Amino acid sequence: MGRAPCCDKDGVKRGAWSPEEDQLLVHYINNHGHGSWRTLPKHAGLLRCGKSCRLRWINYLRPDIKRGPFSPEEEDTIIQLHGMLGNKWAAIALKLPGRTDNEIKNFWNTHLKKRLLSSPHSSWVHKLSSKAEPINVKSESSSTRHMVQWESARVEAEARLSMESSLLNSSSVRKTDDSDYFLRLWNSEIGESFQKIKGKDGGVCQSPVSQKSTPTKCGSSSDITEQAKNTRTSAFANITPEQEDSYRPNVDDMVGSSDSLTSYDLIDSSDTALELLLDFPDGDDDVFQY
DNA sequence: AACTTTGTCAACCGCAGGCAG
DNA sequence: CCTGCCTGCGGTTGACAAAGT
Repeated sequence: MGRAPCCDKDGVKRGAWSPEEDQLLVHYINNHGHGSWRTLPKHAGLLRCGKSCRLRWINYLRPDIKRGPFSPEEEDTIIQLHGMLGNKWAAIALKLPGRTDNEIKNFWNTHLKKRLLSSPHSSWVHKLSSKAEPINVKSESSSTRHMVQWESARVEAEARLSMESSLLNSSSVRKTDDSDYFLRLWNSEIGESFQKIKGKDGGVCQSPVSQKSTPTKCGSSSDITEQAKNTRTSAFANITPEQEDSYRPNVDDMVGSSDSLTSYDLIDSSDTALELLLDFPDGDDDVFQY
């Protein structure tokens, strides 16, 4: 069958973008939108491939890009989400408005990963995060399965955060109580949202993914969404309502789950946790009923 | 001052999935 | 259902800068 190359490599400029190219791209997208990335370079008068234009726009030229170093809160969020999702940079980026997947990926690889690997428990982390761990939850009910999956992801996150905590303490970068560090994180943002759900009357909500196809909204979901949004410090402070809309479903994503389970069956916590977050059980499961 | 090593990050590459015809 | 195209994602590379010798 064969695949057409994304662009003709001959006559296509590569490497760093010049200010003039940036200007052309921004000007074109501001006036016309990006439309088809493949045809954009031609229309914009750029000697670049569409893929390169898309990357440049998404990672650098987009108006809502947040510049500057990552805040401690953002670091916490990245560590927390990476613990649950693994290398799902795009998914993690959705929780960090203004940050790109590329930026987060770079930050993880150059900063956070090193910190974790320098921990004496690194081998343990590696084992925990290994994708080779089998999933053995087939026989469980749907709700139990989700709970087991979630708990496993949570345990992994706890392990990572635990080490992060001790490392930070030892290096005096941040003053954090060892035993409280995970709880502090867990009690903030996402964790807080979970707690609020737990405190609710056991209403179950349709997954945000499902909501895409069926616009019917679950009332409690909206409430939870609002609560979850309120827990975010300044995440939505400097973005437009449109941009916020694009992130909102992901806030919903984060709140539909549970905690407190004692089964520590190991699973592939990256993919399954993502699934869990993005497609939490609908009315069949009573996971929120305690 | 010159050279080497290390760190950072923008950009590229290839693959997978979604979608339209 | 099949095929081909397009987009998005994650891993990797390479250029540049900073730090070290």
